[in-house]
Order: sequence, then structure tokens, then C-alpha cells
Amino acid sequence: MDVTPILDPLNDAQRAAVTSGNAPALVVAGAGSGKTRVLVHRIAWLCEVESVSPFSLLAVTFTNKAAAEMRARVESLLNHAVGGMWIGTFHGISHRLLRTHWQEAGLRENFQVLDSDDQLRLVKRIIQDLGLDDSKWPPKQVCGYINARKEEGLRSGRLQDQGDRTARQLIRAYVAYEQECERTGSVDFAELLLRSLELLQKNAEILAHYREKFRHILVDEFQDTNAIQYAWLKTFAGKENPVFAVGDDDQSIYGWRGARIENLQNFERDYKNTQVFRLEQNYRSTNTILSVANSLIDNNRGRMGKRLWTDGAAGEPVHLYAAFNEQDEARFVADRIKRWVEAGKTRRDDIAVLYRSNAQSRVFEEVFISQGIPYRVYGGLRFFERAEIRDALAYLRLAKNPDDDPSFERIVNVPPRGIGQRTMARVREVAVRSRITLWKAAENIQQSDLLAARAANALQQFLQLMRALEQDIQDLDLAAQIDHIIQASGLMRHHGREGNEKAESRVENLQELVVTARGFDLDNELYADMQPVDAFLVHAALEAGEGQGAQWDDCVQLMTLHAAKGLEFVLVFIVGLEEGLFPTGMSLEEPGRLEEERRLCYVGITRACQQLVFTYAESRRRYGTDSYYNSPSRFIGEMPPELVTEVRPRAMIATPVHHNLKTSLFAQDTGIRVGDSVMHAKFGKGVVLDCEGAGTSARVQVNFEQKGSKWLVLAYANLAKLA
DNA sequence: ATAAAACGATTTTTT
DNA sequence: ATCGTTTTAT
Repeated sequence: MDVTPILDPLNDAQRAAVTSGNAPALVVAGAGSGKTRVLVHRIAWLCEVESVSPFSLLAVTFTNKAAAEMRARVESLLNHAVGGMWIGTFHGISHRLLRTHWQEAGLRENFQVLDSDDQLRLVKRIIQDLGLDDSKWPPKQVCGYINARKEEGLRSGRLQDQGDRTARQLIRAYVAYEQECERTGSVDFAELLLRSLELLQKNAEILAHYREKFRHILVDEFQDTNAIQYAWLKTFAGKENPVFAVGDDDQSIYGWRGARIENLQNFERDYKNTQVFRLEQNYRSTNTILSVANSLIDNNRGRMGKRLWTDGAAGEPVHLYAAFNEQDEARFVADRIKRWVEAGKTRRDDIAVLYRSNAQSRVFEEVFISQGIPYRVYGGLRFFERAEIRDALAYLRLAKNPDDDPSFERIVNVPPRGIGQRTMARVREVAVRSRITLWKAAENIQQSDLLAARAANALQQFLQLMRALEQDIQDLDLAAQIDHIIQASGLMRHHGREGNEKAESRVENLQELVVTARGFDLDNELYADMQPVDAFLVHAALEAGEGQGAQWDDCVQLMTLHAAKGLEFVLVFIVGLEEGLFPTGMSLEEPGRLEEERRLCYVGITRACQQLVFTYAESRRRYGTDSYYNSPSRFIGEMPPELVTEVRPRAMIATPVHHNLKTSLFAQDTGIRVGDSVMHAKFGKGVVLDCEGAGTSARVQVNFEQKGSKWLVLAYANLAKLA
């Protein structure tokens, strides 16, 4: 057995972890220390050297992306596919367990997954049905309450109000919510975990089977596990199967959504004979950047203790720029970016601008557009979260299963077909009273005189449409089914009719859905034994897809600090480093919250490979009002002053200059810029008023002589420039 | 059913 | 300021 490829690329600490014995192992892996590499090589080591079958491995991650990357890297290292190995997210694996053991789990065979949007809709309705005022009981908060209880493993039946009136109503809502989920066969994200945990706890045979099966359990990002995920892992492990957990307490930034850093800190106590490995050698950043990071994070208490080091170069000092206001801040960043790119030091996509809150991206976008810097903003709605996509999938679901109430609710009047709130209230009433689904209620209600003729007729039409859809798609493949549905349901016509550019993008998204379905890869352990349609629907529910379809060519990356975790860039700007913004004002009351902000800053710093730049603005407009005399973030003061150089690139005081003339970066490709006269095949002659975005998403606003002002996607518009 | 007007929230986000 | 949601008016 040649172990060279497995062990050679590793340093001593990594190798010790990878080759450790059968005991529980905790790998405290600093930023950029090769955490994924250790997991991947550990798997390879177990398979190749310890002769552990891939079928005996369970590897758990938080995101689909991480799971996919791990699988790809294992396969590339081993040089063959590892089909039987369970690599997936907590939710994906739980889902698979529940599909396999739906009976024992007390579910129906075709139970469906509610994503957060579905869940919120349901909770909204329940609050209404309970006669609660939704301004006093915000659905989001009730949702949060339910999820938090589930994540603590608490079902509604076990909760007591203890005379607390608020708690009483929340519990009422939780009870009703659980009943609705039961009635409709729905399982939300937290339920996937809780239900699969209960499945194992209540079924000795099933538990024994999986404990026998999974001899090794590997977990990524262990510091992000919540209470239920921790219990879930512990249940799989039992006494016999070692857990190999990798994580970094200093990068725990999701405490606010239930992640428990203590899970990492208490690992040794919970698992006897744990071996702890520390990965402290960093392969990403300069020594200066690491010193700044180390020094900052030293201000946190109760750390497991870790000090990053590198045998690489010292690197440039970190730069700090005190901006006059947020425009000045963005202009400074744009200026620096231009200099780096023009000097040929990096590509633009190796540059990131990191901020605390999404709202901060705006000013950067405006300035980047005016300066012709292509950029990409992360975040926002992802593909499967878009309303039109969800509508289309709801049609598909309902056609397959008329008893799918959430889907029924969603599309019964989309596009509008005269089935309003009044009609639906009646249908719901019948459904609840007779304990039947909405579909059956809608069928039955025809025989009663509960509905006016017009409403009854509209409802009848809808039922017929769905029956026809079900018939029509029976013999089609997945992509053809979706194609047929978006046409025959009227969704396509509905969006096509509007003609504005938002509607146009919805039409494009629907077309893209067909393409996505065509390219859908069923070949995944987690979709074993499923029909393509069902697998696709699960895929849509469990994986929201990329934020922005295609990776555009060479764009500066704009994202929140949270979104940056796990990524690296040659040049990193951390902007908005002001007290009250970062750390955010809301974190100041609780010391624990402030420490999480500090870890967030640490995460940001350790994204940088070569150069790190901090900025803050002395005055900034937020929520429509200006704040003046902002103090620099305390985090700056917690770094070694000799490593942080304050820069003043402009001798003069920056006067905000309002250039409304936007010079366009697309000028390079098309020669089109603001103010030009252009010709369009359909709309005729017009003048370019505005532009935004970059690359394939670049759009221009054109004022046409005949048709008025329109936004057009440059890539599709085929504009000809007039002399 | 559609559009205008009023209202309200506004840290971070995956599944 | 701005965006999404809900209410109200046509």
C-alpha cells in the first residue's frame, strides 16, 4: 500500500490527526491551516490504510457546497468514485433517514419538506386562525420561537406556560403548527433533525443498525453545531464509534442562530479518551496579517487557545484609512483596487470588500459602477428561493400529489383566476372541519351551497386545470414536465405579459428552471431509490442554489463578513470599522455577543493572503439620517499599532463630488456609454440614461423616442450605437 | 384585480 | 433612505 499521496502533503500536526487511532478526535483547526485537507486525507487514510469500507463512513457538513467539495476532493485523492459513502449536510442525511424509515418515524411516505418561506406562510396563517393579532405576534418571531424549541429538542407537548401569558400564546401557536404539519405531512428544517433523532432514540433496532453501519463519524465546522445536531451526532456515535470533529472556536460566528461554541469546548469532557490536535500553521496569510489576527482574538476569554503562525513572508503592514464619509470610503477602496489591478498585482476576483451588513454594499456598487470596476455582490435571493420558481415547483408538486396543501395554498390564485381570500377561507373551513385536505375540500364544496356561483366556477376551473396537468405530464421526463407545467399553468404567460424588466427576468428564470431540470444529476447517495421528480423537489428544498447564476469574469467580490467564512482573497478590505456598526450596537450589552463580533472580525482578517486594508467613516448616513464623529472600532485599538499604518492618499480634504455622469465599463466591450444615442430592433431609437452591473448582468436604461424609458440587459438587447 | 398609499423594519444566514 | 408588505381605493 502506497501511502505517499495521503501522507506526503501533510505537516506533522495534520499527519498526526489523519493517522490517529480509533479514539474520538478533536482537531482544533485555525483559519487557513488545512482543515478540509485533514478531513479529506483522514477519509482516504481510513479507506486505504485502515481498510474501512466507504459504506462505514459518515461525513457531515453544514452546507451542500462543503459536502460537494469534500466528496470531490476525496475522489480526486483516491482516484476513484466513492459512491457508498454518506457525505452530506445534517439536513440531507436526516432527510434520507426519514425517507427510508418514514413509517417508524411516524411520517407518511410522501412527506414534504417545508423551507423557511413555506414555514413562515404556514405560521402566518396559524396566527390568523388562532385569532391573534399579527402585529403583536410577528410571524417571524413565532417562527423563531418554534425553531428554537425544536433545536432544543422540545416538542409543544412538553412545554408549560408557567402562568406566562406570552409563553401561553406561543405554545398555542406551536401546538397548532405541529398539528398542521401532521395534517399536511410537512416537515420543516428543524423537524428533519429532531424527527430523525427521535427515530434513532425510539427504535433500538434502527439505531443498532446505523451504529453497526457507521464505524467512523466525521464532522466539519464543529463549532457551528447546535444542541440538536450535537445530540444527533452523539446518538450515532454511541460508545463504539469514534467522532472525528474538526472546528475552530475562534471562528464561531453563528451563536445568534443557535450554534453552541461549548460543543467544541466540552468535547473532551463528553467523549472519553479524546485526542486533541491543534493545527496552527497557516498557509494563507502573511506574518503581519496573522499577528494582527492573533492579537485581536487574544482579547476574547475562555478560548481553547491557539496561535497562528507561518514560515512565509512578513508582508506589508495593514493599512487603515479614516474616511470622511461612506462615499469617500468607497472611493478610496475603488482607488486602491484600481491601483492593484493596474499594477498587475492581482486579478479582480482575488479582491474582496467585506462589510458587517448588506446595506453597506450600496455605496460601493454606485462608486464601482461610476469608476468602471466590475463587481459581484453575494447574498440576496438564490435560485430556488425566487417566487416564480417556487410557484412552478408548487404546480409540479400539486400535480403529483393533490393533497399537498402548502402547494395548493401557494398557487391556487397564481396567476390570478378569481379565487380570493374569501373563497379560500371557506375551503379551509371545510378542510379543517372534515379533517381532509384542501383539494378534497375544494371538490366537496362544489356540492354544497357555500360558494357563490362565480367562485365555485373559478375553483372548478382550477381543479380541472390541475387534473389536466397531472394527465399531461404522466409520460414526460422531468424537464419536459416542468416545461409543460410552466406553459399550461399560465405562469409563463402571466409573467410574459407584464413586459417590465423584472418580469422578463422571471421569464428567464422559469426557462432556466427547465434547463436546470434537464441537467439534474440523480447520481447521489442521498437520492437513492427516488423518482427523478421527487429527487428534484428535494434538491430544490434542501439546496437553494447559487446566489447569482454564472460566475462572471473577473469581478471584485462584495460580501458580508459572514459570507466570507471559508474563502480567501489576495487583497481584502474590511470596511465600516466603526463603533456601533462593527461591532454592531446591538452586541454591546452582552459580553458574549461582543466576543462573537470580535471573532467575526478575526474571520475577516484571516481571509487575506497578502494585503489587508481597514476603513471607517467619520460620518455615515444610516436609515436616512447622518451620524457624525463616529469613533473607529475598538477592534482597531486591539491590534499592534506598529503593524497598522494609517494612510492618507489625498492631501486635500475630500469634497464630495457628485458626478451624475456615469462612465460605463461596458464602454470597453460595446462602446456604449451614458448619453449615447442607440438603436434597438424592436423599440427603435433612444438615448442611454443610466447603467448598472457588470459583465453578463450589465444593464442600461434607455429612453426610447417611441416607447419611453426601459431597462435592458445589455447582453440580450443588441443595441447599435448611433454616431 | 390592480394600483396607489400607508406602514414598518432595518446584523449576520443555511438547511 | 429604501425596500417589502399590507391596507385602501378605484
